[in-house]
Amino acid sequence: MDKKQHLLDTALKLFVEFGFHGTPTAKIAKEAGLSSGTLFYFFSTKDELVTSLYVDIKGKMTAAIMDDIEGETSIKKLIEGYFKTPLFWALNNPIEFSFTVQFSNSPYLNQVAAKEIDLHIAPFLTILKRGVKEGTLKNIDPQLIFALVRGHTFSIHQYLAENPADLEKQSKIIAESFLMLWEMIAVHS
Amino acid sequence: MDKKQHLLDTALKLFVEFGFHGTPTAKIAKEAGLSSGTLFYFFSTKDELVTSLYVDIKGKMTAAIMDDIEGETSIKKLIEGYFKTPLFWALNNPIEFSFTVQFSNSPYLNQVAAKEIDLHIAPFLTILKRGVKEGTLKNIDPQLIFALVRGHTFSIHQYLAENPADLEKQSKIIAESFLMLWEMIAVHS
DNA sequence: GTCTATACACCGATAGAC
DNA sequence: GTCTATCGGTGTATAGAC
Repeated sequence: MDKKQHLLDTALKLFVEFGFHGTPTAKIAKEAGLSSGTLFYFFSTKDELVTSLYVDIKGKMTAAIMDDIEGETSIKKLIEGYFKTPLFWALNNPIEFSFTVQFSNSPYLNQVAAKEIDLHIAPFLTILKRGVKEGTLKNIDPQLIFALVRGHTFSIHQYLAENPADLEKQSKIIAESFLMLWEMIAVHS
Repeated sequence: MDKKQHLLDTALKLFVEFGFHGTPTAKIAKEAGLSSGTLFYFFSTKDELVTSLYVDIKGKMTAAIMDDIEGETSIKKLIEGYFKTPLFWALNNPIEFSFTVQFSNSPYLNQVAAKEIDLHIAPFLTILKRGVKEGTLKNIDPQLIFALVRGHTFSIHQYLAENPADLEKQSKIIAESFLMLWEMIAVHS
C-alpha cells in the first residue's frame, strides 16, 4: 500500500469537510493510521501537502479531458469535451471536485505557480481563438467565452450537487445544458 | 467614529488579502489602531466576526437589488436586476464581493444558518417560478435557472476582475452578457 | 469602552531512536 | 521509513486595571 497516496486521500477527505485550517496535520496522520513524523517525511510542509493535492487532482481532470477530446477537431466537439468531461468526472469524484472549487477560491491558489495554472487554460484558449477566427463562435473576446464556459460548468455542478438524481437524469441535464451553452456562444447559421 | 464598523472594515480588507486563517485577530486589531481586548469586546469570537461580516455584506447587496427592482413586475426586468445589480455593485465594492465569493466557497458557510441564506434566495426563486408558469421562461426547473443566473454572474465578474477596462466598456459587457443570459433562459416568440 | 498583560491550548515541524 | 516525544511559535480569548 502506498502510504503517501493514503495520506493524500485522507487529507483530501478532511480538507473538504473541515477546511484547510480546520484540519491539523496531526488529525490527518491519525486518521490515516500513521504518525505525524511520517506525514512530514513525505511532505516537508503542510502547504506542500495542500498544493500538491491540488496539482494532482487538476492533472487528473485535465487528463480526463484530453482523453475525451483526443483526435477531435471540430470546435463544437472540443468545447463539448471541455464542458462535459469535468462534470461527469465530478459525478464520479465529488470530493476531488469540491476540493478544487474550495482551493480555487482560497488564497492558497496564489501559492500555485501561474504557469501551472496556465498550463491547463492555454490549450483551451487556443481552441476558442480558432473558433472565433473561423466564425464558428461569436465574435467576442475568447477570454470572455472561456469565463462563460467555466461559469456554466460551475452552475451545472452546483445544481447537480444540490439536487441529487439518478445517472440517467444527470446525464440528460448535462447534455441539455451543453446545448444551451453552445447556443449562447456559437454563431447560428 | 464607529469602532465596531472600523474593525469590520479592517478585517474585511485583511481577510481578502490573506484569507481567514492567514489573518490573526491581533493583526486586525493592530491595523485598526485598537487592541485585541477591544476586538473581543465587540465580537465574542473570531468566527462571529467573520460570519457577521458576511451577513452584513450580503444584506447590503440584497438591499441594492431590492432598490433596483422596486416596482418592477416584468420577469425580464426583474431577472435583469438580479443579474446586473450585483455586478455593478461588485465594480464599486470589489473587496466586499471578493469576500463573499471566498466565504461562500469555504466551510464557514455552514456556520451561517440556512434560513439566513434562504432569505436571499427565496424571493428570486419565486420570480423564476412565476416566469416558468407564465411561459416567459423555458420550461426547466427554476432551481436550474437560478444556478444558471448565478453562474453567469460569476463568469462575468471573474472576467471583469481579470480584464480591467473603463466603466463604459464594463457596462457594455454587463449589458450584452445579460442579453446572452436572457436568450438562454427565455422563450423566444 | 478600551487598554495591557497574559493564560493556555494548539499546531506545525524537528530530533532522534529503531 | 516510521515511530515517539517534544519544542517553539502563534493565536484565541480572558482578566483586571483604568
